[in-house]
Amino acid sequence: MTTQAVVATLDDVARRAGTSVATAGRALGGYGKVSAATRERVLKAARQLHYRPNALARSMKQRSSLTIGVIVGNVCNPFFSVILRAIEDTVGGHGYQVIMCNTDESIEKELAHARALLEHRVDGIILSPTAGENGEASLAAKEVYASGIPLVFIDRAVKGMKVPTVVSDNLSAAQEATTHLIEHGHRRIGIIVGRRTLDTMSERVEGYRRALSQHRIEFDESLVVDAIHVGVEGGYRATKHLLDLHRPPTALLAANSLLSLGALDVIKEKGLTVPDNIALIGWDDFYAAPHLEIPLTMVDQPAHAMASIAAEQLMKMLSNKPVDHSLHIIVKSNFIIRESSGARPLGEERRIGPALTKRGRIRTPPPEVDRREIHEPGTDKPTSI
Amino acid sequence: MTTQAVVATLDDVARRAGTSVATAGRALGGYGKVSAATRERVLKAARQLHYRPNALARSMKQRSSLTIGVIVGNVCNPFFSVILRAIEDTVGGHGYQVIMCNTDESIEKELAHARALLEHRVDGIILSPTAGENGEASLAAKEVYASGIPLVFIDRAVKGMKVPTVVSDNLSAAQEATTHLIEHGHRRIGIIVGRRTLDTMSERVEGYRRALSQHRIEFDESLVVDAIHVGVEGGYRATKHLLDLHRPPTALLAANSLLSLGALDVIKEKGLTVPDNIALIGWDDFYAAPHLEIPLTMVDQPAHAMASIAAEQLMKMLSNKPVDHSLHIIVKSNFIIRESSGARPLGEERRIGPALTKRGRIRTPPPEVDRREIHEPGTDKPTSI
DNA sequence: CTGAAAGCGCTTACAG
DNA sequence: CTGAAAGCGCTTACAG
Repeated sequence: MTTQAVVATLDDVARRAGTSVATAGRALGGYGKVSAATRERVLKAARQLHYRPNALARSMKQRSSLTIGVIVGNVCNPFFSVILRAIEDTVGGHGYQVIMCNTDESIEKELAHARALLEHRVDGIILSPTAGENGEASLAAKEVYASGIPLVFIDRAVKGMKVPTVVSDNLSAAQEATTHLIEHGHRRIGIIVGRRTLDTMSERVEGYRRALSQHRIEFDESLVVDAIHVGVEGGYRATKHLLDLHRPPTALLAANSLLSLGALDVIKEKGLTVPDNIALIGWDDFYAAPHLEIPLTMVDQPAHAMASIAAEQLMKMLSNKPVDHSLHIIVKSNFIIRESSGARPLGEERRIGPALTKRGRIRTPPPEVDRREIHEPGTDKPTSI
Repeated sequence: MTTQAVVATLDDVARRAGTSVATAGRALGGYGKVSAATRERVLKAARQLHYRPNALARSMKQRSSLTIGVIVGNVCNPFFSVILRAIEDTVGGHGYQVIMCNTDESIEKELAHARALLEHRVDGIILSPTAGENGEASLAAKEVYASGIPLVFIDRAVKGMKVPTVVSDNLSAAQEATTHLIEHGHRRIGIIVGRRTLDTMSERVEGYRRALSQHRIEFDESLVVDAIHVGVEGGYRATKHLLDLHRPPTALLAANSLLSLGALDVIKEKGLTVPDNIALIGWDDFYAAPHLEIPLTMVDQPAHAMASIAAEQLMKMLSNKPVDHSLHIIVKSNFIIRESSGARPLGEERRIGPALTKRGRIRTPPPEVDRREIHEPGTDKPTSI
C-alpha cells in the first residue's frame, strides 16, 4: 500500500485520466465543454480514486460556500426546532447546508455565532434576533447587516433595520387571548413573557394591555413577569412568583410552550386545578397539548410557514433576484380553544363552554399566510399589499 | 465612496498597516512572533477595515474547517433536538460549528447529506445511522468511514464497523418495560417500532420478546408493528392497526415520544381509557408527559448525556489523542413509572399502585452514565471496563 | 521579528 | 474541445 494523500484531489484525477486539471474539473463540475470520451475517462478516474470535490476550494473561487447559518434561541423549544427543520427542507432543495446556532437569548453568544458564521463565509443568515436586558438591539443583526451578506429575520424584527422579516401577529394574538380570558370573567390576568426588550414580548404585553383597556381593567405592572430563562424552569419560577402574590391572578398567559409547562408544574404543586382555580393560555401548540390533563388553549404560531417563507426569501436573495428589503410579513396565529381557558375564576359560577373537538376548536382557519404586510420604515403602520 | 472589495482581506490589512501579509496574518492569527508595535498597527488596520478572516482560506491550509456534521432522523423529535443541542454546546467550546442534517430515516437522504458534509470537509461527523427497509446498512456510515474522517455513532450502531458508539440499553429497557406490563397482568402486548432493520428497534423487540418468554407468553409477530414514519402520524396508523385486530392488545409499547402521542390520538378517538382499557408505555420522556390526562410511563433515554459523551469522543479524535475505536458505550435508560401503565386489563380487578410523585416514580436513579462497556468486535458480549 | 514565496484545491478567463 | 496560468485568501516553512 503506497502512502497517498489523505484524499484524492482534482490533480490526482487529472493525472490518472491523462488530462489537465482544468479539463478534469470541467468534466466533473459540469461546466464548460468536454468531449464525451474525455468525460468518461475523467469520471472513471474519479470513481477509482473515490474523488470527492473540495467544496472549500470551490467556495474560494466562486465566493459561495453553499451554506447558510440559522441563529435561534434554542432548538429544544419546539417552535424553533420546527423552524430549523423547515429551513433545512427549503434550502436543501437549493443545495445549501444549514449551520445551526443556539443563543439561549444571550446577546453575547448571538454575536459570537454571527461572527463565526461570517468567518465561515456562509452565503446568508436567518436570524431570530435577540436583545439585551437593557434594550440593546441585537449586535449580531448589526454586524451581519454591515457585512452585506443576505439576511432575513424570523420571529422577531429589529427596529429601523431594512431587513426582510417574517413574524407572527403577536399583538393581535395576545389581545385576542386576553379578551378571551376577560370574557370568561377574569380580571386579574398574569402574563409570563421573556425579556421585554424582545419585540415579540413587548408586542404581546401591548396586546394584553389593549384588551384590558378595552374592558376598562386597570393594567397592573406586577402581573407582567419576565421569566428570564424562557424554558420550563423559567416558567416555573415566574408562575410561582405570580401565584404567591398577595392578590394572585386568576388566569395566566405564557409566552411559549415551555413556559406554560413550567406553569403547570407550579399549579400542580400547589394543588390548584385548571381552569377552576386558574385559567391558562400558552403560546405555540405542541402535539401533547390536546392530551394534557386539561387540554391547553393555545395561541399557535405557524412556525413551519414562517420558516418556509423566510427561507424562500433568503434563497431569492441568494439568486440575486430583485427583492424588497423592507418586506415585512406578518403571519397570523391560530387561536386554538381547549379547556384550560374555559372556566370562571374560583368562587364564581363555573360555566362550561360548548363541546370541544378532540383537537380543540380553532377560531381562525389555518391558511398558510393570512396577511402580508409591508412595513414602511419610519411608520408604525404596516400597509397591506 | 470608493468601490471596494466586498470584504477586506488580509492583504488589505497588511497594506494599510505597512507590513507583509505574513506578518499581518501572524498578528491577527495569534501564531508566530510579532513585535508589540507591529501587532498594534495590524490590529488597528483590521479594526478600521472591519476585517474578518476568511475561514475557508484558513481551512484550505490547515486542513481543518472547524465544522462538524451531525446527521439525525429529525430535529423535531425531542430526542434528537436534545442531542443536537448537547453536541453544539460541547463542540462549541472547542470552536466548532455544527452543520445539522435530517434524514427522515431515508437511507438516500442520509447518503446525500454525508456526501455534502464530506465535500464541505467537515472535521468530523456524529451520525445516528439509519438502515434500509430490506436491511441494507447505512451507506453514509460506510462512505464516511471509508473517507477516514473522524466518525462517532450515536443512538445506533452499525454491525461490524469499528466506530466509537454511544447508545442506550435498548434491549434491557424494553425487557424491563415489558416485564412491568406483564406484572400488571397484561399478556397481549403490542409494540410499535420504527423500521426493524434499525438495531435500536430490533433490540427493543428482542427485549420485549425475552420478557414474554420469561413469563411463558407466546410471541405473536402480529403484535409488532412498524410505524414506517416514526412520527405522530405513524404512531396513529400503527396503533389503529393494532386496536383493530381481531384480538387487540391490552397494552402498548411505543418506541418514541411522537409514536406514543399518535397512539393517544387513536385511544381517545376510540373512546378508550388509559390504563383501564389499554396500558401504554412510551420511549423518551418529554416535559409534558407528567401533565398528560394520564401521565405516561416512560423509558427515558439520557439523550443529553449520550450526546455529550459522543461529542467529547469526537473532540478527542480531532485533537489526535489516542482513542479506542472499538469503544462502545451503553448508557442506561431511566424507567419512569407513572399512571399509564398502572392498571389491569379491562374486566379484571383494577389495582391502583402506590401514590406517585408528580414527576413519576423513577425506578432507576438518574446518574449521567450508568454503565460503560466496551464492545469487543466479533463478540456480542460487551465487556465492562 | 519580518518578508518573499509556495501552496492548499479548486475555477476561470485566455489562448490555441 | 483542451491546457497553461492566474488567483481565491489564507498559513507555513525558509531565509534573513
